[in-house]
Order: sequence, then C-alpha cells, then structure tokens
Amino acid sequence: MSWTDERIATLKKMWESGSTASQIADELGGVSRNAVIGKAHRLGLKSRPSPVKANDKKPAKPKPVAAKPIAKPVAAKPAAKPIASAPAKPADAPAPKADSAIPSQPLPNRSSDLPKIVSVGPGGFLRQGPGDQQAPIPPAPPRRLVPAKPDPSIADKTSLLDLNDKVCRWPMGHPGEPDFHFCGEQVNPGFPYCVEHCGRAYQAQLPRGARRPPPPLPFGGPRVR
DNA sequence: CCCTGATTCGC
DNA sequence: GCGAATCAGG
Repeated sequence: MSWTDERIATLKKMWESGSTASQIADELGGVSRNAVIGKAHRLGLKSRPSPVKANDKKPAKPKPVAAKPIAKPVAAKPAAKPIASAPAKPADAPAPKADSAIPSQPLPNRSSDLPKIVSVGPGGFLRQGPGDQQAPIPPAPPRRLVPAKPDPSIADKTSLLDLNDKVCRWPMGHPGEPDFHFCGEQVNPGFPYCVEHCGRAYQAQLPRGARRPPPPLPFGGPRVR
C-alpha cells in the first residue's frame, strides 16, 4: 500500500482526533500500526498523549539503551491541554449556586448515591459524567457551512476538506465510508468541537472503581466487521 | 501478558 | 520515504 493523498488526510484527521495508531491502521488497512506512527512522525504530527513519554524530569537522564554514542538532543514539547489551565470565564457561564443542592437533581434515579460530577467548561459546556453522555443530546443535524460541494453524496455534510478553525471537528461515522463527515457546528471558541461535543470530549472523571459505561469514542469505536 | 507511542535503522 | 524491530511506559 502506498500513502495516497486521501490516506494521508485520513491519517492526519484521525490522529488529531485522538484515535490510536492501531485504530488508524485498521481503518486504513494494509498498513501496520508502526507504519502509521512512522508516517505520522514523518508528516510532522507527533507527540500526542503517549504512555511512554509522560516523563518530564529536569535533570538530563542519559538513555542506557546500549552502546550508542549517538548525540540525541531531545526536543521535548509538553502540550498543555486547554482544559487543565483554562481560566474561569465569568461572563455568562452558569456559576454554581451557593444556596442548596444542584437544582436539576431531585430524582432518586438510582438506588445508590453516586455523586454526579457536573462541572462547567470554559466555554459554557457542561462536563458530563460517564453515565449521562447520551441523555441531553437532541438530534442536531450537522449544518452545512460551506457554499457548495461537488460530490452530491456528501452534499450537506462537513467533509475532511471543509474543516477549519470555526467548525466542530467531531467525526460522524467511520472514515473511508461514503457518508463519513464531521459535525460542522460552530465551535466552542478555543476548542476544536462545538459546545455540545465539548461536553462529550471533556468529561468529568469518576473515581477509578465507579465508572461503568464504556466511553463514547469518536468513530463509534473500533469497527466491527 | 496486554496495550500505547517513540525511536532506530536497514532497506 | 518506508516500516519492522525495538524500546519504554501504563
């Protein structure tokens, strides 16, 4: 398999969307996970949350891999997540009420008393706990933000080529399929997604033992064939 | 063991 | 440029 333009584009978008190299390789087909990673690095995109790179020590630690007298200048570029250090924006974000409990929670929904983690993101989206991703999302059809599309099959969808800084990049469907597109809503300023999908992407974390449902991955998770 | 991404190096 | 082999952390 060769790296055609479309395959490279798919690789880029999936890589930036947070898919693992294995998922990308499986989606593209004909390439290995290593091929995807190698290509991604050659393309310049790199250093997403990786398990092996979390180390960030101030003192230089030489790597004793073997007898390798190769000078290796490490260009460490820590990528700061916007969610971690985002300043609170007191403009119109709903501030937590100080009078009593959370207003919209009087339901004895579950027999247990699991603490429902609800927090407000910088753009005003509600961070959701793993238990309630699906509930408050009404079917919002993707809005077309581009004037015209040559291909009628995706005439009113946001395709790879339509992505820009203003539209939500949340993927809909599987890459490579004819109807694969992106959300295309107006983005929550400062985020790659719209407010709605920010709520999906930036979820409040429950304690390790208390999370039950599988996380809502983009692309609907690994494809079942 | 499994997974992950990073890096190296022969091709 | 490509990607298998390898490294290294979770």
